[in-house]
Amino acid sequence: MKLSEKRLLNKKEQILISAIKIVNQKGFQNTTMEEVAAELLMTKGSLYYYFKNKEDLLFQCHKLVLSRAIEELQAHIDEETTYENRLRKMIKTHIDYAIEEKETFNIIIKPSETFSGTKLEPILEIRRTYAGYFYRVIKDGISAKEFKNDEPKIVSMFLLGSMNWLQQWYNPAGKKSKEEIQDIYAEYILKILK
Amino acid sequence: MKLSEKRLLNKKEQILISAIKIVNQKGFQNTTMEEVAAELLMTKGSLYYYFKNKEDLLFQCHKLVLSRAIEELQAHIDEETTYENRLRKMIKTHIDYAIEEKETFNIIIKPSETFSGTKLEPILEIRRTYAGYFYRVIKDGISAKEFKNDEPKIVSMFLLGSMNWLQQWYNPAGKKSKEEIQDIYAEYILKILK
Amino acid sequence: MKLSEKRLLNKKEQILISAIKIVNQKGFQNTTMEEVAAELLMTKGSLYYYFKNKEDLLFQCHKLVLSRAIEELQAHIDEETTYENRLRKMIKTHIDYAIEEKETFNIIIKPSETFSGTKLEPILEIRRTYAGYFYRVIKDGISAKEFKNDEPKIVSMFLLGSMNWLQQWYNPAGKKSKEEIQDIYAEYILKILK
Amino acid sequence: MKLSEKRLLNKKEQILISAIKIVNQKGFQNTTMEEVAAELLMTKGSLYYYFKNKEDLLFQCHKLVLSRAIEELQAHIDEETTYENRLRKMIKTHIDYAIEEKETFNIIIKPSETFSGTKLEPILEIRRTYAGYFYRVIKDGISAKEFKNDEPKIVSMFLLGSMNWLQQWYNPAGKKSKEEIQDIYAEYILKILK
DNA sequence: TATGAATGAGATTTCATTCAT
DNA sequence: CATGAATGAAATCTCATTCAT
Repeated sequence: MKLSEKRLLNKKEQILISAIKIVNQKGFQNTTMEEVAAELLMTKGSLYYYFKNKEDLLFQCHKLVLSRAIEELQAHIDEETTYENRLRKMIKTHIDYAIEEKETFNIIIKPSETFSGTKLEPILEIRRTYAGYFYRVIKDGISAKEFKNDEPKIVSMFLLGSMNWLQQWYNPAGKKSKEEIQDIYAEYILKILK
Repeated sequence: MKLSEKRLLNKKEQILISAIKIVNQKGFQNTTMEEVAAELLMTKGSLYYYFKNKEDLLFQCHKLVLSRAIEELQAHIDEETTYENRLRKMIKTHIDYAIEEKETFNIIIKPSETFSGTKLEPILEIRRTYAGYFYRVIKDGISAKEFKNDEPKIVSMFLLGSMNWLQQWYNPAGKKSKEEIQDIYAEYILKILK
Repeated sequence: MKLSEKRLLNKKEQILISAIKIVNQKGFQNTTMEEVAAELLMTKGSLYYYFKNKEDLLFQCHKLVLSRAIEELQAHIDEETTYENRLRKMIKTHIDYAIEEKETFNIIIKPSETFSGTKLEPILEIRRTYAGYFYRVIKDGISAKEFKNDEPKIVSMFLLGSMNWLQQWYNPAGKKSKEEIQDIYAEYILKILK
Repeated sequence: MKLSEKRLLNKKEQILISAIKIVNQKGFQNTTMEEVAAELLMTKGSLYYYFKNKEDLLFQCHKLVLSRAIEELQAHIDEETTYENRLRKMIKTHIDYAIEEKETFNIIIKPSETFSGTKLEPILEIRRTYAGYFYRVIKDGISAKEFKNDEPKIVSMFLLGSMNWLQQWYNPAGKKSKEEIQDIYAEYILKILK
C-alpha cells in the first residue's frame, strides 16, 4: 500500500471515530453531516471527499465498531481454555461495547431504519457474523459436552438480547458495577446451559 | 362526559390506531404526518386538531400500546395461581406484543432520540411501570419462596431484553412457532429463578 | 371535476407559465426552484406542493408548450384547403413558437440533457407526436398528388431542423421580418416538394 | 517555440480530446471536471494548470472541433471545381461532424447558457466564421450564375439548421445510411438553389 | 507539474407546522 | 371540524475552484 493510501485510510478512520462519537451522543437520525464535520473542524463538503454519502459514512461507522468487537471475540474463541471461560470473556467484551459504544454498536438493533436498499444486506450480514460467534461457542461447548442444551441458536439470541438491553437501564452510578453485571449475566446464561 | 367529547376520543383513538400501523411499518423517525393522514384519508392539517404536534402523536401511540399491554399484565398478576404461571402468561403477552406491534411497542429505541423535553419523562415513567410488573412478579415469587434469586431487578431486565430482541431475529416462517419460543423463554428464565 | 381540483389545476398552470418565462430567459439548467418561486412570490417549499420535483416541473412546462402548439397544428391540419395551405400555416405556427418560446419549446432539442430515466421517454414521445404532424401533412400531400417526394420523413425533419435553427440567428430587428421569413421557409420547402 | 511550450500544447490538446469525448457523451452542462480528469487518469486539480476554469476548457473544446471542421471546409472551398461540387463536399463534412462529434460540435445549444461574459463573444465569432463558409460558397455560386437565389444568408441558415437537427433523429441503424442522407440533403438544397 | 485535500457557495428536497376559509 | 395551501428551517449533496506540498 502506498503512503498516500495509508494516509487516506487514517483520515477516514479519524472521521469515523469522530462520527461514532457524535452518533453515540445524538443517535443516528439526529446526527447531521454538519455536526460530524464541525467536530473535526472540517466542512460538510470535505466529508463527501471521503464518503459517498451519509449512509455510507454511517455504514462504515457501524462496520468499524463491529469489526473491532469481532476481533476481540475471535481472540477469546481462539484461547485454549474451557468453553465456559471463552463465553465469559465474550460476554465481557460484548457488554463493554454495548455500554460504551451505545449507538454505533446499536445499529445492530434497527438497521432497517437507518439503512436502505444496498447497504442493508451487508449490515445484516455483519450482524449475523457477529451473532455467529456466540452461536459457535455455545454450539461447540455443547458438542464438547461442557454445556447442555438443544437450542444453541435460541440461547445465543436470548443472551444477545439481554445484553443489548443493558444500555436501556444500566446506570454506571448505580448499585452494581459493570463487572458485577458481567459476572451475573454469565452466571445466568450458564444456568441455562446446564 | 359529553357526547362531543366522546366522539373526539373515538376519533383520536382511530388516528392512533392508524398511526401505530404506520409506525410499525416504517419506524418512528421515518413516519411522516402525511403518511398517517393518508392512511386515514385525512389531510395533514386535520391531525393537528387532535394532537398538538408529531411528538404528541407518537407519544400517545406509544402510551396506548403500552397501556393495553399493561392491562393484560395486570390481569395475569391478579390471577390466583402460582407465580410461575403468572410469569409464564406475562411472558406470552409480552412476546405477543413485541412481535406483533414491533415499532410502537418497541421499547428498545432510545426514547431520548425520539422524545424531547416534556414528553421524555412521562415515557420513561410508563416504561418503568411496565417493567415494574415483571419485577413485581419475580420479587413476589421470591418472597413466596417459589423462586430463588437475589437480584430480581436484574433478572427482570435480563428477561425483558431477551424478549425485546426477538423482533430482530424471530421469523414467523422459521422452525419454531411463536408458542414454542414463548415456552422456551419461560423455561430459560425459570432456570435462572431456581 | 370539483371546484378545488379546478383551482389546483389553475394554480399549477400559473406556476408553469411563470416557470416557462424564467426558463426562456435563463435556460433550463440555470433556472433554480428558488427563482421560479420568487417570480410567483412563493417560497421554494410551496412549489413542491404542486410538483414532485424539479424535473417534474420542467417536464410539465415542456408538455404545456408543446400541447398548445399541437392544438394549433391540429387546427391547421383539419382545415379544408390545399395541403400547401395547411403546411404554410403549420410553418407559421412552428416558427412563432420557436422564436417566441425559445427555451421551453426547446427541450425539444436536447431532452436527454434535461431529463433522465422515466421522464425522458414521455418527452420523446410528445416530440414524436409533434413531428408527426409535419410528416402527416407532407405524406398526405404526396398521396393527394399535390406534393412530389419519396422521403416524407426526411423532408419533415429537414424542415423542422431549419426552423428550429432560427432561434440561433434570427434577429427581430434585422432586415427580414418574421412574416417574410415564414414565407421564405414555406417557399423553400415547397420547392423540395415539387 | 520552446520545447516546453510544445509539450504544454500537446498535453493541452490531449486533455481537450478527452474532454471532447466526455462532453459528446454527457453534454456540456453535465460534464464535470472530475470526469474529464478521470478519463485522463489525472486529478481535477491538474486540469487547472492547463485551463483557467471549466468555461475555458469547454470553450477550447468547442473551438478545437469547430476549427478542425473549418479547415476541411476551407479545403473544399479551395478546390477547383463547380460550386455545386464544393457545396456537396461541405455538406458531407458538416454532417459528419454533426453526427460524430455530436455535443462538442453542437451548434444547436444556446451558447449563452453555457458561456458567459468574455467567452461568449469569441464563441459567437467562431460560429459566424463557420457559417460564413456556407454563405460564401452559396453567394459565390450565385455570382457565378451556377445557383439562383436572392437570399444566400437565409439559404445557408436554412441548410445549417436542417443539418444540425440530424443529431436529433438520425439513427445509424436506420433505413438510410449516412451517405444517402448526405446526398439527399445536398439534393434538397440544390433544388432551392435552382 | 501534479496531486490530494479542503472549501464554500448554492441547489434540491423534506416535512412539521400554521392558518384562513 | 376539516382542508388546502403555504411556509421556512434544516438537511443532503454537488462541484468548481484553490492551494500547499
